[in-house]
Amino acid sequence: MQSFDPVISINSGQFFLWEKRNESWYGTYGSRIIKLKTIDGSPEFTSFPEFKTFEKKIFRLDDDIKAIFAELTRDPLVHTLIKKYPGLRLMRQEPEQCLFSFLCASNTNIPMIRRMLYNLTRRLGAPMSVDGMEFFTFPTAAEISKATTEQLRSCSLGYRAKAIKEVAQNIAEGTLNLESLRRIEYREAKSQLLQVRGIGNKIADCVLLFSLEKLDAFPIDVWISRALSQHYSWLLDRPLGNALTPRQYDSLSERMRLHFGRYAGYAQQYLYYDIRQRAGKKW
DNA sequence: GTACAGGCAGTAT
DNA sequence: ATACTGCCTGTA
Repeated sequence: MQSFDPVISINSGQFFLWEKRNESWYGTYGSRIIKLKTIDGSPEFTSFPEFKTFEKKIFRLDDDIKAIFAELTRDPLVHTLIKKYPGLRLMRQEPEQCLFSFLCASNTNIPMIRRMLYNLTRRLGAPMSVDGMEFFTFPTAAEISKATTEQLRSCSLGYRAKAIKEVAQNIAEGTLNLESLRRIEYREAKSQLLQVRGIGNKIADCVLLFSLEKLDAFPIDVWISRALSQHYSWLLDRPLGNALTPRQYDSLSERMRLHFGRYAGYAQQYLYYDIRQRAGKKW
């Protein structure tokens, strides 16, 4: 099996805060700035402050990718997609940043999400100098909770500002403890997330999959919904409409989790990347 | 001008 | 249990 390609993974729409400067990629990962430089085709990783072998953590190189592929290739389409995009991997995000990222993602598009998050880092994050350039860390929940709704709105968050502030307060007060969700199973972790106002099915599943080790989570956004209509109509009892009601979301996500098994979320990433590629989406 | 873009909560039916 | 609605902002 071919090795992963970090550049494809960071450009696959799962991780928003990356930018290319002087032939290197720089990303905001919580309180750190991470860097990827490709030298003669082989990647070199550094982080500031140092964070030993961060690539292993972020690109999930600690996963047993052979076992994952063995499981996923039972599905013929995902099998072809794994061969078609050999460099693509699921990434592991920092939980708070991940949650705020997907809170920004409602009813908008990737360039806009990137702008919102970029503005948040510049207004509320801490500056850090790397390679003589200035970058900004991602603000903590405590910092976001202390910002006024107007400040948040001025980051182009729009109506999302209110929910984002409220979720940040929940975290700052300890009502919501993301780290504790790592240790419990998918269903229980999800039901805890759903109790927080502002977090619905889709955001909960994204946070669980991308940052809390729930590889069996299967988030369904409009793109995945399109992919399922195109390729898995045989698994659906009726055609998918424009929007899924919470209950429809739940039963569909559950069905796909059963179909793909314990690494369903990994399969979701290939479906997502493929349908966006075919739609000609760069971001 | 207006439709639409990686949702969610509140309210009405 | 489902349907409808409003919500910021920017681009096509």
